[in-house]
Order: sequence, then structure tokens, then C-alpha cells
Amino acid sequence: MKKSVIRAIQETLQREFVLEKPTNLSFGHYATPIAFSLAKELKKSPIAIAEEICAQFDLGDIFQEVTPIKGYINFKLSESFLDQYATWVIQNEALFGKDDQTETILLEYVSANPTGPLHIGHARGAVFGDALARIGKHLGYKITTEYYVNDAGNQVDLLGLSLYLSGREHILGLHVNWPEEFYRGEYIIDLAHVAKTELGSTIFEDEANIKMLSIWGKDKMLELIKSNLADVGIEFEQFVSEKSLYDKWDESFVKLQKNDKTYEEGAKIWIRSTELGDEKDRVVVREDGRPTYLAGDIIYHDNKFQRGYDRYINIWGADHHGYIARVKAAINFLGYDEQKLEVLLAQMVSLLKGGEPYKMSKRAGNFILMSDVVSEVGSDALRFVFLSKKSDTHLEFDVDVFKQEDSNNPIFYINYAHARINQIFSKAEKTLEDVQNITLENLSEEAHNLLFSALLLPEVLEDAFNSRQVQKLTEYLKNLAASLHKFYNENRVVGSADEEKFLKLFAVVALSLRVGLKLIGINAKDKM
RNA sequence: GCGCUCGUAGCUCAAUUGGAUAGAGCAACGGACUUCGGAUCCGUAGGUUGUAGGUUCGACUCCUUUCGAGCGCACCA
Repeated sequence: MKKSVIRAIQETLQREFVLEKPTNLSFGHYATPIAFSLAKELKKSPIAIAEEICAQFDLGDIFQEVTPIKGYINFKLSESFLDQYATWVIQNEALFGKDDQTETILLEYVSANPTGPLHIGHARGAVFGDALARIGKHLGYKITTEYYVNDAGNQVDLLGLSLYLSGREHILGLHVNWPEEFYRGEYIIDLAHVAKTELGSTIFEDEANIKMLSIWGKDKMLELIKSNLADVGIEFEQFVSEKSLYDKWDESFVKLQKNDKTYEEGAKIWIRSTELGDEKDRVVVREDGRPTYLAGDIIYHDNKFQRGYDRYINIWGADHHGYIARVKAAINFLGYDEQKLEVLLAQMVSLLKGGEPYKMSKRAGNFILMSDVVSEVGSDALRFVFLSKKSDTHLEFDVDVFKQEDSNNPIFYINYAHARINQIFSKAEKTLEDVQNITLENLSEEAHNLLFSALLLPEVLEDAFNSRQVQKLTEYLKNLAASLHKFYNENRVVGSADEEKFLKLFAVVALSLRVGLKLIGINAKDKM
């Protein structure tokens, strides 16, 4: 729709221009502020220029009106243009909003340590990444989703130790001297009981079993994480193990060395990340020869770039923001274009319960489990809340508010609009086939604008994806639902002279809601 | 102390990325059918966009100042 409009305007203007949406639909469906930028050049007032330009326009099939308002040029689309598009959309629902982008993208997200279940902070990145993937794929991008499993570092050993000690205390009933650092969540005790069942309680009798427990526990935790994700309908296409890449270190290291981006000092190997804006050079190999976490990420990104995608998107927790510079530097040092890597940050989520703040601490174990929240508010509500806010700003929400399934929750409002349309169709005893070929003409201003709004979805999707701001889509869906409810309250449909026209109009609205919801991982309800 | 992110209605958040009168929901108050399901709609009230400057036709958006918040500042991941 937008493309046709741009083309039509281009023909008359014969120059570059900015196309935007007017603040008020009563002005028009699209607008351009071009008269302002021409004012200086032509030495005339924007108002006069806008008037002259409008006079030049041939309305053609597309436009119903081209009007100047305070220097802005406003375009109103014709009913027949919108109607043709509406008919096509109804007949091709699966193609609505599809685009033919060709870029290949590797999207990495969640990548939480396999040492415990997902908590509410992970959920935000998870839901955001999933929505981005769904929208991007709809637009034609070749997106591969990937989860990086940190199965190589200390934290896995710590998991084994925690399981071992927990088993000794809770299963063998022995006194345990807990070290300063260990995983203390209740899931550790649960897991120790599983270990007892699967491996026998003798496993807790010998320290030599810690190593084995850590590997066993890591696999169990990964399974748990996968099931946490499955509960909200998220499935990854690929899992990449940090450990499995470790023997490629030499290969990556040689590249860095060849480019003279590493040096040895104090028996450690450092990378010259300050050259590209990092605060300090970083150690990549310790004195004892063990590579650091950064080394793991260097190998991983080397591996990613070898796979030859056009673009790489990583969604990280905001606490990793200081890490971006060094990873980008490393990518550059390996000889790749670091511009291809885009790091999106998912900010912290502060959870409230009855107004009381919850402080989350990953190690201490008093964090909120994602699965708990999902079972309280449901996958749909969780998704919608998280996707309604910009991912990179702090978000606060109270679980209690989303416990009740009422109008406080916007997802119910949207579903209600969808279900309402469904109801009207059955009340009118009509089907889509009955109305899809009805011609939409002589519509009221409100109907005309509602039709336009419903057909706007493709542009919203494009905008949401390109700016990586999924809240544009949720905002759109809320607004469209609101327009529908408003229209419903002001117009009688069943039995009216315009019944069939309105039904066709509503069908497009429902379709737009349905497709939009689907792209954020929610199935629209036909009945409430 | 340094760096990153941010500060918008009482609360939770938007604002077409520099455009028109800064908008929604919740909370408050007042209204609307003999329901195409009121799980809806309409209205009222609420703002010097933290503060102080600057850039230009035009600033919530960009630059500078200052105050405040969160997160980082490992040879942990």
C-alpha cells in the first residue's frame, strides 16, 4: 500500500520526499512535510508552496483528496483503492504483510547459563527474540535462531559441587560446610533428588563424583530450560556448545596473532581491544594456560562469521553492555566486518508483587522463576506485557495485576475485538465468502479510516522489524482493537443497510489482528 | 571516580526516529443500550517532557551543563 502511494507521489513531485502519518487521521492517511524543506530554496512560505503542490496533483485511482494544511501536504486514499486491497487480503490471508527480503540473519538470544531454570529477566529476551524472529521471517528474512550454551566454565563445576553438597545434606543427612559461592535455589535440592533416583544416593558419597554430577546436571538444566521455553512457545533451531568449540581456539588465535592484535605480558596473553575503543586490553589466556570467557566468545564469533550470514543479531542482558566493545573489537581483529553484528540489550525487569519489590539475584536463588510467572499469568499475557515496552528500557510490572483475567490486561481487550467480530458474523449468519466481493463505497469517514488502519499492518511490521522495536506492533494492535470497539458502539451492523459492507470491513480488521498477534506468538481467540 | 542506559500525567508505558494540538491503559470523577456479549463506548480532570542553556522554519528526540536512577567497570560467566 505504502509503496503504491510513494510511487504515485513521486510521479508528481519528481524528487525525494519524506512520507509520514498525519497525527490526526481526519487530515489524511499520509502526509509529507516537503514544503518546509523547500521553503528556504524557493524563498516562499511553506503554506504557499504546499498549496501550489496540491494543485498540481492528479488524483488518479489512488487518491480521493490531496489537501494542504498548515504547510503539510495530506493525502487521503480512495475507497476503491482500499477496497481492492481489502479483497486481495481476504483472499490471501497467508500473504498479508509478507515481503521478499533476502538477507540472511543469525539471531542469538537467551543463551542463559545451563545452571538453573530461566528467570523472569531471561523471559524478556526470550520473548523479544522470538517475536523478532517471527516478524522477520514473515518479511522474508532468512533467520536462524541460536542458543549459545555456556557449558565450559566454572559455573558448571559449581553446579556439580552444589548438587553434591545438597545431596549430602538433604539426602544423606550429613552436616555440610557450605562454601561462599554455590547455587542455592530450591531447584538444586529437587535436582539432587532426581540424581538420587537416576544415579543412586551413593553418588553423594565421594567427591570424585562432582565432575560427573556437573555434566549430568548441566544436561538436566538444559532440558529444563528447553521446557521453560516450550511453555511460552519458543523453540530454537540450533544449540551451540561453548565446550565443543574450544579446540578451535588455536585457529582463532593464529588469526589474531597474524594481525598483531595479541601480546604476551606477565605470562598471560592479552588482546589489544583498546585500539577499538575498549577501556582496557583484556586477558584471553590465563597464566595457567586456560582461556578466559572472552576467548570462548572470540571462537564463537569466529565460528559464526565463518558461517557467512549477512547479519548477526545478539540479544543480551543489559548487564553485559560493557562487553560489547571488546567482542566487536575481536571480530574486527579476526578480519570481519564488526558492523554486521548488532547487539540488542534487554533491560532488567523489576517484578512487583502486591506493590512489594522483588530483588532478583541469580546466584542466591531467590529470583522469580519464569515458569512461575507463566503459570500465574499465562504465556499470552507475559508475551504481551514484555513486548509492549521498548526492550532497552527498565520495565516494572506487578504480577498481581496480571493474575486476574480482566480488562487490565490488554491482551483480553484485543482478543475481545477479534471474538466480537466472529460473533457478529454468526449473528448475521454470514461467512467470509458472502461478503468478500462486496464493493466498499460511500463509507462514512469512520469506516473509511478503520479500513485504512486495518490495512496498515504490513507497514507496521516493516517498521517494527527495521527498528527492532516490537512495541510498535503491540501498540498498533491495541489501537486497531480500540478503533473496532469504538466503531462497534457507534454503528449497528446486523440488519442495517450497510451490513455486508461492515462485515467485510470487520473481516479485514479481524484478519489484521489475527496475523499481528500470531507474529508475537499469540493465537487470537474466536470465543472468549 | 570512569563508562553505558535512562528520566515524559498520581502509576505503568507510547510518541511515525527532527515534524502538526506530547498520546494510551490503570487509578479518580461524571455519563451511554429494553445489548449485533457493558469483558464495550463517550466525557471530565491530570504536563514548563528532571533542571539550565544551545542548534533551526520546528526539539521528548541532536549538542553542552547540572541533578537523580539502574547497570557495568574480572584473569566470573
